[in-house]
Amino acid sequence: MSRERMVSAYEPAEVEQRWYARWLQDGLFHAEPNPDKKPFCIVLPPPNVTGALHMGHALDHTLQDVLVRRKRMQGFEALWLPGTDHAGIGTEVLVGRELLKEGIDKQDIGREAFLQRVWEWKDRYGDTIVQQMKALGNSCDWDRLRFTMDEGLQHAVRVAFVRLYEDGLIYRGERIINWCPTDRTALSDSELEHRDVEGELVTFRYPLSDGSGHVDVATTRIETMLGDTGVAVHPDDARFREVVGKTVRHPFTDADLPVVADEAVDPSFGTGAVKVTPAHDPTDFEIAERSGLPRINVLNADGTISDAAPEEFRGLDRFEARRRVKEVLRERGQIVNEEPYPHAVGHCYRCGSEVEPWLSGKQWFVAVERLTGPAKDAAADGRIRFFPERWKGPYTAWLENLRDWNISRQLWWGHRIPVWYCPNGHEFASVEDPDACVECGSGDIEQDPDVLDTWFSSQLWPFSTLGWPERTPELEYFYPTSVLVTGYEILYLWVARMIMSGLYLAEDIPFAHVLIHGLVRDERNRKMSKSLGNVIDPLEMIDKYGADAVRFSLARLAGPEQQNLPFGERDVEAARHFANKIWNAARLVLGESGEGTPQLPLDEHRGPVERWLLSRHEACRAAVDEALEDYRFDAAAQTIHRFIWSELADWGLEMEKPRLYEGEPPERAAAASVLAWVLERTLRLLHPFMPFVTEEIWQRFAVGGSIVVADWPEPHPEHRDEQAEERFAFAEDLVTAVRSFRSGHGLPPGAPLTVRVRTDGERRSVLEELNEEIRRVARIDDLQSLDGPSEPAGHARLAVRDAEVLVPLVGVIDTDVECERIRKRLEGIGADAEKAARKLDTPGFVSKAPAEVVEQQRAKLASLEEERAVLEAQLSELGC
RNA sequence: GGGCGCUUAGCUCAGGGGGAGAGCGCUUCCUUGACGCGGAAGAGGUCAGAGGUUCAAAUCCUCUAGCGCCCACCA
Repeated sequence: MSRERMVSAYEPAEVEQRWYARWLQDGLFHAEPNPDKKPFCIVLPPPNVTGALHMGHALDHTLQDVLVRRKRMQGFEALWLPGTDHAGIGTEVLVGRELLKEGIDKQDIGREAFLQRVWEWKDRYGDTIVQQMKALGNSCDWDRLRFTMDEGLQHAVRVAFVRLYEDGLIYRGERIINWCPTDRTALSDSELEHRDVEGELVTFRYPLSDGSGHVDVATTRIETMLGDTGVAVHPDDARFREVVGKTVRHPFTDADLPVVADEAVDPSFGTGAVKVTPAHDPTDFEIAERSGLPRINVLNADGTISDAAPEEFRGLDRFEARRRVKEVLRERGQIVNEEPYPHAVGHCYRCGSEVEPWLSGKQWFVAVERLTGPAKDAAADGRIRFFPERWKGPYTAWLENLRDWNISRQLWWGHRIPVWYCPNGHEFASVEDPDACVECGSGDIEQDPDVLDTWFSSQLWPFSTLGWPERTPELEYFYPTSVLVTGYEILYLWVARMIMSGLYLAEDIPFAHVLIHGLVRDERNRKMSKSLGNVIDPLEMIDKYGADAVRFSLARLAGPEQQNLPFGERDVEAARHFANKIWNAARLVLGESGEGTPQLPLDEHRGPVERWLLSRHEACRAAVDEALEDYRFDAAAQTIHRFIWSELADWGLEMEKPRLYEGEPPERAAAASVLAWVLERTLRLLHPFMPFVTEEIWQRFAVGGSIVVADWPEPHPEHRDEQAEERFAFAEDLVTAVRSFRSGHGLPPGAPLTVRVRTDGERRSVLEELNEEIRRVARIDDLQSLDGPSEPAGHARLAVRDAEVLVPLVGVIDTDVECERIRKRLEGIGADAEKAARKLDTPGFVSKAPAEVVEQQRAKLASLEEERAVLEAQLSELGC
């Protein structure tokens, strides 16, 4: 492509579409087991099928793409395996709601018809997110796109279930589970969100049946007293010694409820006695088991009061019942105390409803006892590392306190539990759909109606997507995967379970590193939410500013320590400016260097600016590599940004212009090729972050192929050149001092300026070597070094790194301004010098501090004194 | 009730024992032959507070205050 077509503003839209299509066409993202290369694999945390890309995805995907693209360039066989999740509850609720809009209740059309609707829905919207991921530039291997309900994964889920079942790690049991009355399904402990609610602690009175007194109990859910079957106290509690063994009378049913003793009761809480509602509280359930109390389930699945309760309350919603029961008890004079009581209550992570601890009948559980130990060990012995490492503690603690995992859901959309029952009471699990009972041969078998928790299939993701349970070449080659990238909100829900199941079923860790990033928030650091109206749509940002800009602005925020990532449109805008900056720097460089593969000129042909630039570029490359090894995307992005903008463009290009425009042909060629060489390598460094603009420019070097599969820049430690950097820094400081002087006096940029510098030999040679460059960027007409102690009368004196810079004053400046400037500077010098002197005087400093530090302090003091002398001479000369 | 993290420029944050930094915002100047999606020069901070360790503390330790997050079956 010729440079005539490089117009001055970079327009991403067309470029991005063109290159993405091309990359797909050339199969650059496809990975295959390859014995000649080392594997690198990331499995994408599968977004929900019904979902649309939001900022959280955009961040998550950008980080993964940066890692994958870099590894691919480093010569790894890099696989980024994409897919989507069926998201049981979320999707079922969504489709159910759509049906309701058509006036259809899912119960009326039945399971099969409903599922058909969900599949239609999935087929219609299921690839929305895939299209959006492509717009972001994600380099996934789309040939390997998976879905948690596709055939292979259905099989994997069945095999996993049956193996766990046969090993005794999956069982069916009846106990209190978390019930969402809105979604009408059980939830695991991890699917609850604890939120504080303004509750009320109500104490009410149970009279003893024999009339000899009463027992007071406190509760926040007084409606559950409808299902009370006893009262419990601590066995050692002397206050209740007399009443244990007696009964209290239920005010509505007149039933006699035993007072029992149980260790689970905390005597110091409330009255020391607790009502026992076995069907609605896990602790009460256990107390009832121990004491043989009956269970009365007073709630229906939808959260209304059931027919097991006294008639006057039946059918009331649970919250309405809470008010009614209290009212009636109050009328009867049995309320002893009411007080506000803020406390944490579990809420459904999908719909936000208050979750009820409820006895729902038999549920399926995974026994975790044998799974948690190995999962803990994997983190403890470093086979799995967390970034940041502080997540290891919470992970371990979670495993230590883990209770059995309820995996059955009372839904239709999901993996049906592969267990069948026959009329003769047999129960068996099977990978294939059976025709008859395996025990008695009865053909009259029925499958369990429930489906599995979505996370049951998700936990298999790192290996099920690679072909497990078959020992496929992919599984052998890519498993364990390299790194899992996700937000901390699913650390327990998903990450920990992948580790447990991976170790048990696939017999190895699922991934070596877990990278946990923060949450994208709005620019004021508030959560993005529809109700706040502060949601930023990544697609809108891509349309407006380009995918590169979106990616870069996100990567720039993401360090492993950040929990919150404040993000605003202005960040994307800034990133677009950056893309434009690169584009224009490239226009300059390419315009001078021509096309073709850049070749570095021999060392002796490199000028001082080129040596400086090569040295700075190597420093940048090293810093980027180091940052990315530690997943410090923020540091890596900022390093490249600073190098390109401040070093390459602001100084490098500006200082090279004399050689480029007016140099002798060999110098010109040398300058142009160093610039091209540095630019080309910098594009490769930046490519994982901004794949499109880098490809578009990189193509003009006619290296051949695509930057997607170009080599990652190799180290060139020999380019580090401290002397060149030191010399350049002097030139930089000199330029800045002169510019500042000019600006401070309001001198027009074009005003002629003569500058004389009195300094040592090394710096004099810098003045000679970079004379033209310094004059150009500082707009100096005449720049020379000064010999001997000549009379500086009539000059302004600037101190630059121990050099004395003289600028003629005559008719040039405002004396008052200059005096003020000098006075201000002298104040600063005074303060600094005093500080340095005091430090040197402090007892112990010279003897205890490292010689280097002492020397540094002395040099600083000397330099300040020198500058002070220069400025004081100036001050008296000006007569102010 | 436990645990973790944060408090540095107007905003968002980096730094991590020896000269207070970046981006954005702000002020002033500049159509210099890549870029006004640009360039240059500036203003702006007792690094939350108190104590301690040290020759030296924004940095390490202790405590205090405020904020945030995670975990938890005290009804």
